[in-house]
Amino acid sequence: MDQTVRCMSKRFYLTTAIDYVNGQPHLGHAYEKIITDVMARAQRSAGAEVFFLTGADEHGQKVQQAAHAEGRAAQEYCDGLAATWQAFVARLDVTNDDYVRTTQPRHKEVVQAILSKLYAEGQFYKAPYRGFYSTKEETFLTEKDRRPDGNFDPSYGEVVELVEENYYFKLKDHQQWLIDYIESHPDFIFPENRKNEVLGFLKNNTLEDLCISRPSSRLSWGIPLPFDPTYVTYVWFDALSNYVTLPAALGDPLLCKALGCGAGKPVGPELWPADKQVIGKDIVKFHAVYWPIMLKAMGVPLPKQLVVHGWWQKDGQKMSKSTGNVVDPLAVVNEWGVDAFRYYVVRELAIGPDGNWTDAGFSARYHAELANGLGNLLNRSLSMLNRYRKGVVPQPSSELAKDAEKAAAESWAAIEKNELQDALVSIWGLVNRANQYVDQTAPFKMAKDPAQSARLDEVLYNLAESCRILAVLLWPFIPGTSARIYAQLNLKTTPDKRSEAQWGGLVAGHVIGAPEALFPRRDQPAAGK
RNA sequence: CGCGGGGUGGAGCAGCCCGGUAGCUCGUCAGGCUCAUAACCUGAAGGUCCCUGGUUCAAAUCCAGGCCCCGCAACCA
Repeated sequence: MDQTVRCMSKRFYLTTAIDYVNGQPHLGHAYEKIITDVMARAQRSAGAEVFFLTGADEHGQKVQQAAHAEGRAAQEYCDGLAATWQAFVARLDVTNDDYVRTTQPRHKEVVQAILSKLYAEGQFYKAPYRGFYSTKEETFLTEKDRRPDGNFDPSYGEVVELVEENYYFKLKDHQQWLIDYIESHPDFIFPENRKNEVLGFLKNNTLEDLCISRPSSRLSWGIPLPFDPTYVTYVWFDALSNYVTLPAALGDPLLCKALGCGAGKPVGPELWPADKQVIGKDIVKFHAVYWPIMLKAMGVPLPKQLVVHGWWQKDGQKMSKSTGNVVDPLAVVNEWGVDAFRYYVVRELAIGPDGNWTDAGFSARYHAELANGLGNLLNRSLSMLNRYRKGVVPQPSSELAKDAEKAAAESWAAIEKNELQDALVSIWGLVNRANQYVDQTAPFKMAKDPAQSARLDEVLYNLAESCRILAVLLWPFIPGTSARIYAQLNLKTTPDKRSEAQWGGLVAGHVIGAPEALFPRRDQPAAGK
């Protein structure tokens, strides 16, 4: 059956990092979700079956303490936060296919299966750890926590030297293998400078084995080790696993077989290995070192690519809650619209370098590129078609077809190379070309001369069709705007298929709708001034 | 010798890996147009590409040295 065939084909699987719930959503979270969403939508638009996963990281000391401080059960506390985070993702028009939470049974079961397997295969060993422990903060302190005078800050309270037994994962054994893997898979870490950074780290340091447990006597909010219930799983081991636990829980055949966790369950979609795992530069080490070694030990292939993005600054300064130097994504979305926000963060910054958010820059791009460029093009094109032809689409003409094809080809090629910023630049090549075309052909002059009626038809067709194609090309980036363009063209379908970017989609005789400003200008003087 | 990013016309950036007319956006100035969201189009001015030295026929680009700026406790992508 068709259904079976569809289920059996490997899907394009993308992930973001999962968010630690014990914090507020900010610009960085929004950025990561949006760039991943653009990639996901672009793949779907090209006809791929996509699975896009994001989620929440809910275990750990801080959550346990915060819940306790509010006098609430940890799970109840997390449920409230997770709802906030999911609403945040939805507000950004992000099309994740599922949302994994590390407190869900489906996640925990697979984590335990992984732990059992690795334990049985001798990947873990138990060893004592000696260190300085703050009973007040309930955490071990490191040498970095010492003040210059050698003492620990009084805020840590009483500090005692403590010996604690824990389980360790043998990372060392796999160090050379990982170096070889990264060197033989040059696309594994994107962009290249991050790859070089990881290689430099691996070649100049000896990996310490990773502690993967915490005694439940001091941290209960975690996943118990299946082979020793007096411990819970270290949060990073727990969190990283999400990328495979969710597919495994859904019945991914490769993972179920490797982890031995799918017995008796129906076979689900083929997701693993992930095609792209999008993360921030701060957690490269976890994803480019610990995570590949975990997978290797599990006997599971590595993701095809880690896409590492940079951080945002605000006005050239680090964003910081304490100084109030922050950008609230929801406030911007509420004021300017979700598409203006999506557009800005993708257009302003290539994936990799750090970026700088300025309100002036945001406003400048909004007005120059969205309002005056794209919005005005649609408005003038549709206005003239309505005014001179009563909104009836003339016979097709292909004067701008090559420009449209160029924008389509270039933008797609850029997206496949993770160059989303360049894709938008290519698309704006068509916006600018079409605006120039209006000026060069001057349809508003032809309209006054009946002898040029046939030529006017051609020009009006080229403009309307260019607008339609722009809607298709922009779908991954600003889907709401794409849909509005289609609505103004009075098209009943959704511009969510790249195949619709083929020139000639508008047919003669079709009647378009009324133009309406896509992005109203905001810099007008106040009324009465 | 801690690690990393960066210093390019007024502002913000690309180019540097794979040396050879220094490109983009905004701003400024001048012209054009009037379909359109006072939007659009064309042109112009404006740069010791941080400094010094080296390699080369040729360096923003490669090499060496130096100066300056920004991140690297925590929240956190």
